[in-house]
Amino acid sequence: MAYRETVRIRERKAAQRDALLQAAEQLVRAGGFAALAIQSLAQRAGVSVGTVYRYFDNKEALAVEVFERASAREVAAVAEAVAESSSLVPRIRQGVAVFAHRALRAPKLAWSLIAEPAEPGVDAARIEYRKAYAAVFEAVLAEGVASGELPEQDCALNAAALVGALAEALLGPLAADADEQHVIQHLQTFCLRAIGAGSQS
Amino acid sequence: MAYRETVRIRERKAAQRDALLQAAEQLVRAGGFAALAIQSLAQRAGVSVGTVYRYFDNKEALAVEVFERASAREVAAVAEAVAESSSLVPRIRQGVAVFAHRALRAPKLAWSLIAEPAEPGVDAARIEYRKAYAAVFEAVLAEGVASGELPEQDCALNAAALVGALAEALLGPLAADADEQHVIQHLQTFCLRAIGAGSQS
DNA sequence: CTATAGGGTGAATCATGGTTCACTTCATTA
DNA sequence: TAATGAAGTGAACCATGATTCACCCTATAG
Repeated sequence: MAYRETVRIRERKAAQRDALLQAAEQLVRAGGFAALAIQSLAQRAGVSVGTVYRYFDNKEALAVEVFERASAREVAAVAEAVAESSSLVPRIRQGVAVFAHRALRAPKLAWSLIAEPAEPGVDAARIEYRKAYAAVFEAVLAEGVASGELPEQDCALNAAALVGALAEALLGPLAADADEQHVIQHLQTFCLRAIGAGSQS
Repeated sequence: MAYRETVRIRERKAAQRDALLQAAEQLVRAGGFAALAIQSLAQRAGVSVGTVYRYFDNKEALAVEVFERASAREVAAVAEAVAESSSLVPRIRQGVAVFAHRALRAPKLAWSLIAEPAEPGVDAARIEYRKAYAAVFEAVLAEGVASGELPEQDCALNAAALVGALAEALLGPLAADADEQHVIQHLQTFCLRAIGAGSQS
């Protein structure tokens, strides 16, 4: 034989794949998954349509990978924020603040991750994503209940409700204008009250 | 001339139009707006594709009308429930209960109304719908704040958060199984606490 | 009975966007 | 340099689903 994959090539391929994923995410950030068309992606990445298919089996596989990359980053950010402190109230405050901050910075992306329907594979990934998000809050709630800081409650249900409240308040039709600090403060209060930690600072 | 629209015909047309809208809503109830295809609609209504276009300019106009009919009914139901009582806590309880009950009865429809993206026209209508929903709650909150039953708060923001919490808890990936009474009870508590009416029964 | 306005039809057409594949170009090694 | 395996290309193809339109059929009024 007279050819074998060399390191240089392998690296170039990895870089190309990464560039495609990044370009795809930019498209999603700008217009949601609806804006993720193979043609647009190819154009933005400066390659041909066929090349995209050399790196991804089909559009769904690509979309799923874009989704998972982005959502992993988001959940990690919130989980990290929640882990920063060890007492209940600041943990919730931090979690809310980070969630809100990131959602307001990249609303289209946040909406795409949390709400926009897409290929079945992406929708499946979204379910995992939401569960992961809710799980972060649920863990905090469960600890609070166990320690007696919070009243008895259905932690899973309330965690989901918290995520929904944040999503709607931040991404819904009524979000738009308001000042970030104002929104964050009020949402923190809302969430703390909702779980029964309202009177504690 | 030798022809003019007669009453009988006018009525038949109105009935046909209505039948089409009903058939369309059934499709949406079963599979969301994604399942609302002209061919399927024509088949279900027992007419030809062309006939659909005799009654609606295009798919978007049809979809918007389906949306508005259904959403008006939903908002009216909740608004009515909220109006039944005159004191704060039962109003919220009623609103939550009716919202939850209806959402659990027809989850696909509820999801389509609140979250599923569709044609731009439908999305615009959805914004109005969500605002209308939030407005129902916002009015109750504002009264509560005015009467001193509730602490100061950003009523618009909190109303949106309430709608989001309900939607996510009821329609999100974590909803599924739980018993309706259980869910309603916990959501009532969650919502009342969130707005600062937690200690009142 | 006849002319006519308009409802009803559905195969053909159009639009969009994913997917393929025969071909070209590039990198590697004998 | 020649042979080879793989990356890159993009026009052609295909699937889906909205929309059109030339043609019927029916109800009405003279």
